[in-house]
Amino acid sequence: MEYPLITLYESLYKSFGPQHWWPARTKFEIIAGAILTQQTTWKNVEKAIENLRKEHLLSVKNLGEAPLRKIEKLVRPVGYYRQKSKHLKGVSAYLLKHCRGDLNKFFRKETKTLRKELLMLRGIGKETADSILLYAGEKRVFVIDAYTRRVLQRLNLLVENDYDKIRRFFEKNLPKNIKIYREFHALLVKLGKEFCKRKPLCQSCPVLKEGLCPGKL
DNA sequence: ATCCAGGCCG
DNA sequence: CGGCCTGGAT
Repeated sequence: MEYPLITLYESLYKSFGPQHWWPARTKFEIIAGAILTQQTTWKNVEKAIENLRKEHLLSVKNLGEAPLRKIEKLVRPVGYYRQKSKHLKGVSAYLLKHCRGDLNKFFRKETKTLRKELLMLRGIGKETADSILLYAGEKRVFVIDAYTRRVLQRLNLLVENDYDKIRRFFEKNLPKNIKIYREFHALLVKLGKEFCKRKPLCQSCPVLKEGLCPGKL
């Protein structure tokens, strides 16, 4: 197979269809969601986002200036809520200071620059930074998460388990198209969540049926 | 009564 | 590496 990633993408899209990922109203909501969703389920994130929305805290300025205790109470359902509250507030305060909360202006910079900038903030690691760049910044970077690594490993496509190497592997072997990056990442999450779990459900897995995966052992 | 989820920090 | 933490599934 010459282009295993493209083949996989087409197979997943055929099986699952478009995922309509990251239904957020604003860029800031995507940033907040990206931090909140670390190591938890999206279901819990939705509760936290709605709590923040009710208190009108889904803006750079309001969240950056909100009392930490108040944020903590609202985002509790996501877990690690004290750390995440601190991170949310810190990131907001940073954005307020550096672009007055104007995210369009913030994202106007070069991708590489933005990535470094985001990675300096506490609470934003590589995956979160790339999620923010791809979904809020509309930058063409591929997001690597635990699901992606696991799927790749089982397909025998994981040569090195280094974040940036895996990312470049995707970026080199796919059409340079933001929409495809978004859709593919979302499809991998769907696959990981429903079939390629810790204990995989190979029997019913569409990727196995397509002959793209060797299956268990 | 565990186990795990769309990680990150020190 | 351990610690951070809630909610749902097993």
